[in-house]
Amino acid sequence: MKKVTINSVASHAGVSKKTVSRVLNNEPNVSAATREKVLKVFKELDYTPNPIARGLAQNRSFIIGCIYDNPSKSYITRVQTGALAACQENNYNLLIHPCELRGDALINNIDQLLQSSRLDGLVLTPPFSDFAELADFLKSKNIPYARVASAVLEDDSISVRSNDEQGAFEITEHLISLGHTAIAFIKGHPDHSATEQRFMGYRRALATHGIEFEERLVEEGNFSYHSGVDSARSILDLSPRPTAVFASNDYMAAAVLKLATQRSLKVPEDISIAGFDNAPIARHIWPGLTTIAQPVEEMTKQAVTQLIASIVEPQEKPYQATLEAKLITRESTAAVK
Amino acid sequence: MKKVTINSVASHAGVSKKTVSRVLNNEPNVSAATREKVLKVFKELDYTPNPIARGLAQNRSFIIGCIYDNPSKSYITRVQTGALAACQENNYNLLIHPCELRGDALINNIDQLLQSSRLDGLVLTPPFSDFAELADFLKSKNIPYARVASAVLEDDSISVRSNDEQGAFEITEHLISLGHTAIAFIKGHPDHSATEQRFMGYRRALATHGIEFEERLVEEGNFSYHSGVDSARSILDLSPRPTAVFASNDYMAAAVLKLATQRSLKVPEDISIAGFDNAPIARHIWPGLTTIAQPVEEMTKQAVTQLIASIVEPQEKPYQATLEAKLITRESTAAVK
DNA sequence: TTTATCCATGACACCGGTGTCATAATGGTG
DNA sequence: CACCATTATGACACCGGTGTCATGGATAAA
Repeated sequence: MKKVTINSVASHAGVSKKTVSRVLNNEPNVSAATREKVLKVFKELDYTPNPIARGLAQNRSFIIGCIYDNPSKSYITRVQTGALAACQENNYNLLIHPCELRGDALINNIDQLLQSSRLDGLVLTPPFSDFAELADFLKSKNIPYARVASAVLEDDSISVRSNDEQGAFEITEHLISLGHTAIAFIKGHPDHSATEQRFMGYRRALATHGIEFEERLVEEGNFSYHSGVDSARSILDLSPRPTAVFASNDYMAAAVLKLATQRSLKVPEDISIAGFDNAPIARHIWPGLTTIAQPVEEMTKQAVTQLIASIVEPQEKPYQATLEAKLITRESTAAVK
Repeated sequence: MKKVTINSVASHAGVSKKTVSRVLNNEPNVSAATREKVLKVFKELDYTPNPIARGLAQNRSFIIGCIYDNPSKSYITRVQTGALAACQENNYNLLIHPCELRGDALINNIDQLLQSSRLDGLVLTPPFSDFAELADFLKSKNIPYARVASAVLEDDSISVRSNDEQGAFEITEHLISLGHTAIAFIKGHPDHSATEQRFMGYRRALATHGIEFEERLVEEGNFSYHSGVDSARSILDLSPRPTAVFASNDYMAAAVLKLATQRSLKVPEDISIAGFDNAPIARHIWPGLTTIAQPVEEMTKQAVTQLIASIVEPQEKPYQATLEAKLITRESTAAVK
């Protein structure tokens, strides 16, 4: 079985390879009859253009890279799902590149990646979507990129986010509406802009309802389950103990739940727990976690779609959007006793 | 800033591009002096070969595809981690391709994928690693592939697995040693060969210890959390109720735990629960799940390493290995009352 | 010293597409 | 009908590497 190339198609159709190329790319200036003839040969020979050859000629790879460093694996999975959906629609492929570096080492690593793969563009996910120096580097190299879930708005690039501040506000308000006033808060990783956003939403809700903010109720986490365990320990040791805990993501909330249960506290009777993200674990545990559902897949899909569009033809104004987050109430929150 | 290509290197070094190519690929028949000179120019010009051009010339893409359809996202994450490790060591990239199809549609989909990406090889993960027709198709197309975690041994291809049967045997024996004799079992997805393996291990342990196998204690699951909920319902409704449940993976075990807790059963006092895989959720919930740790990352890393080796130069005998699974005891299992 | 062998190197085609430009055919206008 | 603009098409170079083969000089064997 011989390989079917543009040359074999051309000779079968009795036209030049350039004409075949024109049909392939829907270029104008091909007569209807010729186009018809070539399309017929495509079918007969079951021809698919070689993306590598095309890439060489156009200096493109048809590959998008996805950069991440996130302790929440389920978040990454959702990011991938969204990115893949956009890629598949546009005949692009997705290359995944986990990366734990920061500063110069990060820049060098990404540089290396770009050298070795000739990626057409990058999707930056938190925390990389918030790094100005990385954005500057990519700009200097002229590599298109899109940022997902970043609160940094100054950078004039494609960006799709959800409203973390508002989500945090709503879930805090939900707790307040249940009568809670002593609401502990676990922060996320300081590198992520969402961390500050969620904290601000929490504080705004307290302020709106005339509840005094207390520093002692705030713990530093980093989005990992493990950090949640440490924070939970501190919080459950407080006296008086808060009646509710709002953790900046579901993994840390799950850690609070585990520790509380270990200590024979009943959730939500003795203490209410709220998370953020609506990760699978939020519904895999008992009681299920009240949380904020973020459209991670949709955010990423939009970001990648726009990224590819901007590769095909540079946009005048980069797409920027903020999607809605939504409160999901489950069994882990209840009225204060 | 001009692009640095093999031509600019050649003219700077005063040699032909072919000689540069020789140096690049560590080919013999280059004098030490020439090699030195070319290497120096590499440094000066900061040259990196263009993988696309190289791919065109050698009809290679330097990309491995990873095919999966698994309800367990954490399993996929681990597979990716292992595959990425192997790829990075060999300057390959990883393309991820989730796929929910079966039969002819599956074959067509993979065919399409191969047409459009010219992948150098595929890693098949469960359940695809068990599909003979897919393996046959890839053989006919002459596409190298490696299988991860498949119990199918007939196929003469690269395969790295862990001993599911033995793992299931050990964890069942662990329950028996705690005094349990009425041990319910939740099966996995029938498409996965691991499903049958784990079931066999369970039965072998019962037989070894003279415990009669009871059909009524077996439920059909499919590895998803949701299916675990359904199976758990049936099991907890049994009367007399079994004193232990062994679920074929941790997600289903977590579902049993959730339902049992909802029904105010105490785990492990009222009922012991065991899982399989050592997924993150096994330690994120309370009580932590007794389970079998499989070296998923390592399996995949070995598989991909061998796959790449076989692409570089065809092997006489495909690598096949079986790695050890290990019992992890946590709080979800205890002696029968 | 002559001949055969080996080594280092380069010229050139090739991989499978796309971009540029020339050219022939077609159509519209004065 | 002559002239110019437009459309359809192809020839050919090019993208940046690798494979094949020829060549000339160095080395070994006769």
